[in-house]
Amino acid sequence: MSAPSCNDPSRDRLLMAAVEIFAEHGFRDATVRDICAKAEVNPASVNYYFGGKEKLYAESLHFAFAQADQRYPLGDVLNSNLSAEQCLTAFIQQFLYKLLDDTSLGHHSKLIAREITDPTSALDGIIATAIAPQFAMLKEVLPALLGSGWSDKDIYRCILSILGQCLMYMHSRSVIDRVCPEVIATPEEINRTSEHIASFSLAALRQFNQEGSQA
Amino acid sequence: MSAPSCNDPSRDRLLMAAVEIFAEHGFRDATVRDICAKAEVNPASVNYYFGGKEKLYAESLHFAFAQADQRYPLGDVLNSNLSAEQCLTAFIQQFLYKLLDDTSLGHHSKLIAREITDPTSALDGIIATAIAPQFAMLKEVLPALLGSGWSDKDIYRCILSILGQCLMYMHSRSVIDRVCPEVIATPEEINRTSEHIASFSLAALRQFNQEGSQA
Amino acid sequence: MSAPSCNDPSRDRLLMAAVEIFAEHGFRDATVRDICAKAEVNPASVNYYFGGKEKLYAESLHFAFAQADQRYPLGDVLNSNLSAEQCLTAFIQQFLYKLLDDTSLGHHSKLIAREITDPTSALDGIIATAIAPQFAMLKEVLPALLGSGWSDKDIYRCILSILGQCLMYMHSRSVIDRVCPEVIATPEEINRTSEHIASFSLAALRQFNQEGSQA
Amino acid sequence: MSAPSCNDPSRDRLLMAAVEIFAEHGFRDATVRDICAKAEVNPASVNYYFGGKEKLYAESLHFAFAQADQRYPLGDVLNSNLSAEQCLTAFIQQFLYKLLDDTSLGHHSKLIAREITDPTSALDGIIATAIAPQFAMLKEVLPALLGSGWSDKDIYRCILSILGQCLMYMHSRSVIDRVCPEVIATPEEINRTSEHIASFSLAALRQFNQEGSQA
DNA sequence: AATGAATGAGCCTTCATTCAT
DNA sequence: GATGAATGAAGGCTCATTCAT
Repeated sequence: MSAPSCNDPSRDRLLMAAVEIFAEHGFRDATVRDICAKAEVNPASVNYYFGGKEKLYAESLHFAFAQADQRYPLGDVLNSNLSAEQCLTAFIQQFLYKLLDDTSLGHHSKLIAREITDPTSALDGIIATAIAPQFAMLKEVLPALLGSGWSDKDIYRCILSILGQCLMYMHSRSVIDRVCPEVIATPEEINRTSEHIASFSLAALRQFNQEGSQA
Repeated sequence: MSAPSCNDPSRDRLLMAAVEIFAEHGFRDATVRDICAKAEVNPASVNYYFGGKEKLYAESLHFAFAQADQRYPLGDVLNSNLSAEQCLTAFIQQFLYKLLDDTSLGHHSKLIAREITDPTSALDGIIATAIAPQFAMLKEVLPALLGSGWSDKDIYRCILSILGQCLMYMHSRSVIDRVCPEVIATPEEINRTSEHIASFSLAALRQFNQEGSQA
Repeated sequence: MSAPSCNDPSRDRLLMAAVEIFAEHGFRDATVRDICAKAEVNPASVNYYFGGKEKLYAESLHFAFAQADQRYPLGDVLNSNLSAEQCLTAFIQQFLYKLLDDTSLGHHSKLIAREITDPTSALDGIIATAIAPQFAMLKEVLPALLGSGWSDKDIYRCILSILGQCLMYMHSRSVIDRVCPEVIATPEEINRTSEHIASFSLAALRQFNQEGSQA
Repeated sequence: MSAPSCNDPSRDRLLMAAVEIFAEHGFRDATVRDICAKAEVNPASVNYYFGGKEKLYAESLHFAFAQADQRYPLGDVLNSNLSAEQCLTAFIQQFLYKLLDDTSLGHHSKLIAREITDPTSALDGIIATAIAPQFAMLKEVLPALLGSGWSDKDIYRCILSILGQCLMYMHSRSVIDRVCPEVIATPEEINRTSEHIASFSLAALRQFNQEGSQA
């Protein structure tokens, strides 16, 4: 499990090619031949550098997450002096960009969507390093919006409501493309989408705050 | 494309085995031999009854949706004399049951999640017969909750917010199981979840209604 | 080994379909399903009536030869009061018609060509009943044209020279169609072809007769 | 389409085994497994070296023709200072050797006979490289023997008469073996056969020349 | 007698992996 | 260290055949 970007150019090319091919075809349908062809390396390189297709897949997953986190770091949201509402709004926007930005990050979101839908042993590592921190952050921010008296389970459900709205655009993009393609067609639409999700969620949270916990 | 439950016992066993194996391993990783072994039929039966692995997969998908629709019919929600709020609440509950009820429906939700994440040519048929009607129904119900002045695109986003919260529990179950398993562990928890999503969504919609369209 | 045309209509249809399909695709590439479909009978009929694909093939071969001999009987040539030259000319014409007449006999010639190129156990029977008599007839006619002093082997070579010219148009039709299609294109061309072969052969035999045996 | 005899021993063994097995069983009945077993290579080698059974078959055909042309080159007949009669005689002998020499060329003649009787897409290539040149050569030689006044079609028929006599011994060998095996039994007999065909053909052509064109 | 459903052996091909260089 | 040739296991599918009716 070496660093995503070491000094070996062949290894790096292999990794980037793997992210793309795995994202496009899935783990099983992707062939090491195709990956090596795209990376312009020998077909035996996968075993040489990574020790097998599966290992390469796990590394690709970490590489994709690391790339995404580097481009859209969570710290930007946390380290700023924002109100809770602004913080949540900023998080949603950044999270959505991370999920939907296909241009600068390659098709990493498809890769992640696949892994979540059809987890491998690599998922645990991904959750620990990339997903759990996001949950933790929201778990810190939400009480300020919800007021007191809410159980952890209540807060988790709210987190899932927020994340679910965002992930909808990634996991179910195939359905959206077919049923209402206008909401996802252009990259600029991402901003509108994040505004909607922020408004929707803040509206709900505010009302929850006023009504108080029903538990 | 015969009826999901015809009089042919071998065909039916094959279909049910296929739903299970495809759900567990995905289309590519599932082998015809395994499916036939589970159904206790001849390895050539898949070609005999369905004309190939791909055709069997498409039928399995339709079968899974048909089974779910039969157990939790959409008509129950529409044909009743309910207020818009009650109608949405009922829809959410039923939709969630349809997605999460693994006890009486087998592992069909994994099958559906896979197909949406990694669509095949069968998705179009599924959308037309099973998904589009649900969108249409929500598109009729929401205006009563949102008030006037909202564009179709606004309404679609609200629909996606609602469905996204529900689908979160299906698509990202692997993450939920690891990060906050308590919200999904027991079947009875499904009711609590649906209540949460209904409350969350209705709260947001009410506030949208009060604030009016910002377009 | 029943008569080619017995009273069972299913059996007859099967036989005729088999001749056509076997002729078109060869023994191995022809499927019993296709044959049964063309004959509009049950797929199990081949085994029921003939006891297997191979047996059906053997019967088809006999059927095709019988059909050809019925349409162009050898007796017509022998029983007439013709000179040796006229007899040979008539034989060549009839033989060529038998080989090339695809219209009234179905594609039986292709079937025969295949069997000769790639003999099965059925060939011995075919030779005994259909081919040997033709050799015998020529063996009787040729001495009148060649004069005396020729060994059996010499006569056989002349027979083979005559038959070879005729069979060229059957066995190598694929080549003729590509290299010089004009000599085989129309049915009327068959007459010209038979005239050529008769002239060519008689010219050679006459000269052989003048020169005498060189053995 | 690499050279018939390159430096790869496995590839060459595979090709020679393929010629033999395809000749013996035909394209469809020959199994890749059998070919690989005979060549003592891995069952996957056919796809590795040739890209599939069909491609291997096409290469085998070219290989067989190339082998035959190398052993009995057409150039030997053309480049020599022979009279037209000697030229035709030499051609017939060489052609016949090419067709019947099973001792030094393997069973390639059966392979060729099959392909001509039951052509695949490979035939066009074979005709262009191996068969058309022979036609062209005869088309140049025959006018010197026939005299003037003959149409192309007349000349083609004479060519077919000559080739037909030769090919008889290849295509119909199964019949000859059963009806008059003495004319083909021994390799030395090939010389006698070629002398017969040359005599027969030259006699006919001479007479045609004297009589003149009847067109 | 005659059928239609069902079978199982076998084929070609793909692909991740390894081994000698 | 890194490669390219070669492997063998396994998968989907076809098809002649059989069995219960």
